[in-house]
Amino acid sequence: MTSKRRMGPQDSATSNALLDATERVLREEGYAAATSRRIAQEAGVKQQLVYYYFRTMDELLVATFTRRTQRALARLEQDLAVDRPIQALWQHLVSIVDARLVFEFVALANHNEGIRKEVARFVTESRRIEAAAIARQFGEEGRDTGPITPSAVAFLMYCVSLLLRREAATGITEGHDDVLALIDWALKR
Amino acid sequence: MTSKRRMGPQDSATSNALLDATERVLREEGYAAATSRRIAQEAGVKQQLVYYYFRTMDELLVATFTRRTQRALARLEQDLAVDRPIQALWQHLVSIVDARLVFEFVALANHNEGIRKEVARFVTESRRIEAAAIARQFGEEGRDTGPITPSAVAFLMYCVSLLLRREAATGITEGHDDVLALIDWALKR
DNA sequence: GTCTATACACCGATAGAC
DNA sequence: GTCTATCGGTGTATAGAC
Repeated sequence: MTSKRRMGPQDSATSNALLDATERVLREEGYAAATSRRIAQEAGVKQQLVYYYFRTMDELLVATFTRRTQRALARLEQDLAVDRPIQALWQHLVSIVDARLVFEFVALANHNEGIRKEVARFVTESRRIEAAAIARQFGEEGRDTGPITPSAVAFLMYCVSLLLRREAATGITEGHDDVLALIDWALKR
Repeated sequence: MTSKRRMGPQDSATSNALLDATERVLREEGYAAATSRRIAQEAGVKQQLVYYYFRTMDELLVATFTRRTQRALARLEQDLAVDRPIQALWQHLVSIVDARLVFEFVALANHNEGIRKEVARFVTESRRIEAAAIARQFGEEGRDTGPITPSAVAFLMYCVSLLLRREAATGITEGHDDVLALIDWALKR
């Protein structure tokens, strides 16, 4: 039952332009707008060309996610290879992570099995890298942090940075100053 | 330029059935599936009837959000009117808030101005209620919490509970045990 | 209050020519 | 590698009968 359609190479200028276009449409207009026609228009090609490079729209969405997360993991490891990784992680989270795109993909994961698996894999992998970097700093400073484990800190930093940015973009500021002051205080410990 | 279509009452059995159906579709299938046909089918009525009760699909979406959040605010105030509101708030957050629906609405808020405003209003109002309840308990216990202000605690409890539930539903568990242990420890202070 | 009929645009996807 | 042509289905929304 497989289609007889010809398929193009996985890494070409046009296919990358389609992945770029998909990211832009997801971020600016949401996943409901991520249609083959809209994305093709955004990339400056004909709608049918999308199906030369990707078998289905689903495959294009998953490819967009994996390309971005592979780059993100490399960038994360690079950013954490410094003296004080905990402070570097906070900087990374608030300046590199795109909260709009994250929410779009997480909402997609609610009802798209392919995206769900990739999101789970990426978050798990990121958190391990982050926890390892935090553990390194805890070890060097040689203090007993009790229930404040590296994994718990990784989770907290991730979720606070994500929600802070998402809420700010939504026009919510209630409590943000207080949380930022608390983070600042905690990072100086 | 306004339409001459007749409109039905704002609060009837059928309009409420449509709001219920919209919630179910949003939760189970995502906002892209929240179409007039799909929602009408879910409510057991004809597609065109949606437009008797709601001017546009956008209006139906906003109405679904406001009905739910008005009920949620009432429930929140009720749940916090107890002896130890901080512990009660945590219970409320992990058992009442529907993380799937929250993410769907927040993703919608990314690119829907009507939803964005309502989300901002609701989160701000909730946080004020929560911070007031936390401040009450802090006051009774008469301790100096330093940078750990009521507003900061309200934000932290909200974002941790939301992400914990969302990640668990996505199949992510990395760091969850540690965070739950930390919360448990913090709630006992 | 609910029905039928209908408009018109857009959707994913395929086939085959150039 | 990109084009034209095309399919059946679904989207929002309106008008008017029952």
